[in-house]
Amino acid sequence: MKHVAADVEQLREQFRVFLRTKMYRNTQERFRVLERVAELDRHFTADELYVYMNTCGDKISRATVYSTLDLLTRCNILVKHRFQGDSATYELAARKPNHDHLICRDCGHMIEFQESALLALQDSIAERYGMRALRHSLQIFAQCRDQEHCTHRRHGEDSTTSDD
Amino acid sequence: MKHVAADVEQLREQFRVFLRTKMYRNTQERFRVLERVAELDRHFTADELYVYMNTCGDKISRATVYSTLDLLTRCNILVKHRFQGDSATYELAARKPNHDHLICRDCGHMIEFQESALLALQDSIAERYGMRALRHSLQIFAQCRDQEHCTHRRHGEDSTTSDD
DNA sequence: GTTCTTGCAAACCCTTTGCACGTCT
DNA sequence: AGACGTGCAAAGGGTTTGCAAGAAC
Repeated sequence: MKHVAADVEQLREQFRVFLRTKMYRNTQERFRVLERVAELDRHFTADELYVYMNTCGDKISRATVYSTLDLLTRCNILVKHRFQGDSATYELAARKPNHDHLICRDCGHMIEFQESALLALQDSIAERYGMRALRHSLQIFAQCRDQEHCTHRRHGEDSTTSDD
Repeated sequence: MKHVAADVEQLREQFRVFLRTKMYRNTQERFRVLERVAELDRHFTADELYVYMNTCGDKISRATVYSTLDLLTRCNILVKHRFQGDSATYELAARKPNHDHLICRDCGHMIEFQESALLALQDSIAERYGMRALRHSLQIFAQCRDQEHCTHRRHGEDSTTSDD
């Protein structure tokens, strides 16, 4: 599932154009973050990336990681999610286009799904209010029908406090 | 748009049953929070409620506000959202059932919409993965077609850092 | 050489927690 | 009386910021 070199070069170019347009500088740190991020075929948090990079030999500060993740999100290379109550998670926008998330209320397991009908729906809803849809974020909270497969069940929780 | 007394009494009963079931106590503070919350026909944050109550003459601590909002969410009287990067917002679940949010990327204006097709869609998607849908959260990020009406435009921002 | 970026640690915001006191049962 | 809830302030976790040193232009 690793991305091939061509993809990374394309992302580098996209980032270069963005930085040039915004008059931001081409620093080694920014491109090193892009490099590592492109290797991750999954959701990750800023801190996970910080730890990962410093383990891989890329010495970099938390401040730079956060700031670069913000740049990468602003130029659409990354998508930022804010599931549950914890920290923000990021993922490559090109990883799996237009997918949404189905989350088990009991074990927290997350399934990524693609549903083409949602694109048409987001457009028609925005249209209804005189707007032009750019993107959407949908999470469906559900329960495993087969409770046996729900291994990480939480203690005696009720309806759940999890949120958008 | 204020809720009538009957609604509030129903909520009180719902809360009473929940507390009894869970062996939690019926305290004045908890019911005072419910009272105030029932007056608000909009989204609010924990801190807004804290300030509001202490302005209205209800002396109450932040800790109690947070803890009671959690109880009210757990018994489905409130729904908790986590839009953007800021703090969590709450609203009465009975206020406007099954609505989702259309958010202007430029001015942040939020439109609440109801789209019945989403219920069927959430169910069919969950079904596809052997799960039973409980609820969903959808935000559509869009742009005003008529930029004139977009009064609170942000400075030179790009694609946006806002998230789920 | 000037301006922007980095790194560090401290500050920040929202939320949770520890503890002593008060309240519910 | 005993257990639980409240209030306060302090701690906590994730993220941002101020400032001096360093890199980009």
